[in-house]
Amino acid sequence: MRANLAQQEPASLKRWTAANLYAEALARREGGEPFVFHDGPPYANGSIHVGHLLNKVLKDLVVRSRLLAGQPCPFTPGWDCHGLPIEHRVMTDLVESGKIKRIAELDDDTRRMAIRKACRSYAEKYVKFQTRQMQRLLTLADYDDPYLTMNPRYERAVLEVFAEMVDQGLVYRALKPVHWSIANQTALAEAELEYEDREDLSVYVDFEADDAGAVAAAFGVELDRTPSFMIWTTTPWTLPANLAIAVNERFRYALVRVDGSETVLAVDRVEAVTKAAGSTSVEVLAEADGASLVGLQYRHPFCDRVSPIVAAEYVTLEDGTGLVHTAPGHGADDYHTGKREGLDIYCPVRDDGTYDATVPEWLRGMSVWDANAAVTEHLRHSGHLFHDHTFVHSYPHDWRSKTPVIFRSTEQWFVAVDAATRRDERSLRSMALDAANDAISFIPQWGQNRFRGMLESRPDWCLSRQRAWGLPIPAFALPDGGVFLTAASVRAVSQAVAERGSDAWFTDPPATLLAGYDPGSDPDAPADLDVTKLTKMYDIFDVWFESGSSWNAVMRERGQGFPVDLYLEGSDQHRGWFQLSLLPALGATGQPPFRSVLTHGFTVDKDGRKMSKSTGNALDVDELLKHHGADVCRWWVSSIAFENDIKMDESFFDTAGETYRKVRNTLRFLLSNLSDFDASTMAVDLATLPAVSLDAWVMDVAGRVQRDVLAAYERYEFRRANQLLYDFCNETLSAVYCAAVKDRLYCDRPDSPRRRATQSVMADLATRLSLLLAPILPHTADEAYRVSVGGDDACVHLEVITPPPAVTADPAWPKVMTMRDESLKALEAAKGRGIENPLDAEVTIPDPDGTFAAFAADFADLLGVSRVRFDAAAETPVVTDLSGEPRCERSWKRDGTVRERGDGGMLSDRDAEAVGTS
RNA sequence: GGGCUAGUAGCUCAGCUGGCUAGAGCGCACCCCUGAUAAGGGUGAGGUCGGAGGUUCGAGUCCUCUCUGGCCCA
Repeated sequence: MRANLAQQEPASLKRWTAANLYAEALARREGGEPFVFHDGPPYANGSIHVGHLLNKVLKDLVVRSRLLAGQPCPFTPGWDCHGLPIEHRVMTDLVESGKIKRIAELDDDTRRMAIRKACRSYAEKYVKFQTRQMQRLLTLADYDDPYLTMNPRYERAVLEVFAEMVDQGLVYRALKPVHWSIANQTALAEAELEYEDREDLSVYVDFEADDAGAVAAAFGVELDRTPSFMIWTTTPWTLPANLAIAVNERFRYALVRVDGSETVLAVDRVEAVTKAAGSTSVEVLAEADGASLVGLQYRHPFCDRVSPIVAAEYVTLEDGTGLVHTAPGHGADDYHTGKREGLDIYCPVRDDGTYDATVPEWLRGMSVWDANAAVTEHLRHSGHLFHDHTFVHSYPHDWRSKTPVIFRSTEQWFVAVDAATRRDERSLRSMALDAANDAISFIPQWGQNRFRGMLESRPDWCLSRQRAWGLPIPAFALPDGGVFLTAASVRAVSQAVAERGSDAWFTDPPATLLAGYDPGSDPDAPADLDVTKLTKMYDIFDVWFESGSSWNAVMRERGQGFPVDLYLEGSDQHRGWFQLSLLPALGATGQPPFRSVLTHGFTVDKDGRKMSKSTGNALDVDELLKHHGADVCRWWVSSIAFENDIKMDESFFDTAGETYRKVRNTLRFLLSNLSDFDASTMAVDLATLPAVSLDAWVMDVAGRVQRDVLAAYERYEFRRANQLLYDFCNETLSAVYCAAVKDRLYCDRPDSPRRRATQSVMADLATRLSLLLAPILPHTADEAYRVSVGGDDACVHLEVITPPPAVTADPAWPKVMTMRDESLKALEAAKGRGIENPLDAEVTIPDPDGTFAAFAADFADLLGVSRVRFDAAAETPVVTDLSGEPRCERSWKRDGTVRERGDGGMLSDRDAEAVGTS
């Protein structure tokens, strides 16, 4: 029997939608202990991929298993709508359609609005598209009212969080090197970078000393010629911004005569560097401590200036020369060194990646990528280039444009990670580490270490982006060039945004945006503020700040609870959404937003390689659903160890489909034998089942399985639940119980007490199994449940599981099952003697203490044989051939009572009674 | 290069704080059933636990190194 899931599931979906299942299911659990669960927003772009399938199904397993246990578990799905991926696509479309020309002619606000409008409709389109795909996975969520980060209500709540952080003194603006995308002309966050191999030029450059005598003195030698300091860099284009050379005070440096000229480099690097350059003569003239070099000066090889040698701990001997080229405008370490030494944070590179007018004539206007070669050639001609070679290294790229990024200092907004909060002087970093240590539980456990490590090393958060599609950072420029942004002004703007959305920033003048602002009651207001003299600034928020505020914009805004019980995402979100939700929540409220964090791994192909469109090893979700159906896909998800890499292959779904069908067939068997059974009038009280009966045994097992499955669900051990349910269907039911009770179901008089008792058990099992399977197989479980209880309005997802009936099986059952195994082996062996059909056999059961005789009523059925005997003297089960005895033509048994009956048939006593003959 | 993580029968996975001949399901082989039948049942053959070294009376299970992957970073 085929399940035809691809055809049948949409019908279930339609039925649930018509019945308003999401709301009804919650209403039915009113009063239960709520489970607070929060959806992390996928990006509203493109079709969902297998990662979404995995993530959304796991989340749905949580939602539905909580519902099963009677806990209301509201689940609001969300989408990340702002940001570069969409803006990038929209801009590309505008260029390709030629519309960009008309838009470019508009004034700034109007142009930005035109782009934003296109971005919004793009996001809306994909929210709808993905909603349908997620619903097709049979996930239960509030799809009628999702959260979208571009909605005014959401945006207002983000600004509230921001205002709180401003209030806490955590937000600042500074000139700082950031990852800069030239292609998109914006700063980028760590999460927006991806590392790819790139070939670059690596150069060793001699910087001439300014005072030869001072260098000679430092090394305690006499010199006729001016020596140089040799630096190494892989970014020649940053050399125009060189303002210092860093050495490590603890290292030894050598004054070396190489091929006739004198230069300085670390003692431990002399051999490697000169060898790499193929130098023919190398002579170490003297050595000195790094500390004695600090304070010496050198002349820039092509810019007219003299700069100092400074000390820095990060200088290592692993590569380079032990002297580090320092450009405070182009590197994080360089920036800190520059700050400490009072150097300029000098960045001669403009937004578009070309040099400004402060560099030498021959570089002005040149792209930094062209400059690598130009600078190198210039150095070669001027005699400053010691050595150069190309090499391949992993280099950060803009995740959207796939182009290499540069490090470039610009004015940006930051969240300070180490600054003291006004609340209690504690920094975000220390609060976050404490929370990770004590307050948050991690599933799997190792997530804690990983999370902590990432917190320890993270730099300040660069919040601003120079784009149009996002939530504006509500900052204003003052007439004197200063910047105006206070907690109160942000709150005032948030009012305007709540009413008109973030578009208001582009359509309204400052005075309107600040209509709710009262400088008089704002202690941070600049003196003599005149709102009519303000101009708007146009940075937008990093989208991570928006999604990182969802605990406020969704969970608090909608009254669903805070802190949240569980965040569940891929392990990449340790640095992403988890960390970037934790920081704003700690800043704004002092509390972590979640109590526990569950991560799953990434899907890889069957050989363990990452999946990507380019290598063609990615599976398509729509295809999987079409070929296998959602229930099979969900069955697969529930069967995997999700903590690490998840191997995925089309064939795994075939396998999942087979095990799924086993479960489905078991349910079908139970249900098909209940067609003449009406539980309301025929059911026997399960508490009265004899402890030695097979019925009592199966109910006892079912009770344990139920408890174990529910416990597994509660601990997110879906794999264990899947295993327990499968084993129960496959072993307990299909192989043992159903096989054993077939005879009574088919051959007993329909209303015999034995048959009705078994049907009572089967009815309970069918219903119970439907409920336990409901979180994993929403369609199949509901289909079975509806047959089981009857009625068009029935729906398994409305029901809460009840404790299993108190049925205790006889303690000797395990021994009986062991004896069954031994007997089956004996029967297998008997095949060699020609007894091929168990119904042709009798088994003599060794029963020294009379234990097994108590189970006489069901023992033969348990083995599938015609009859058993118990023998205190026997050692092992003995199979006897009964093929000489008459066979009941109705039940095919040779139980010793078979004889010709009044109607002429050969029947056993039981069968004769059942058909009413004698 | 760093942090975290994984590598157990053909496949998917169990094997807690080290201790009997390393388990399960699927698949496979052989057999039975033909009143769950594009079903059902039984029996059985497959691993020395990625590799090397070490600690220990004893290691898949602890340590070191190494190989091959994954995530995040540099």
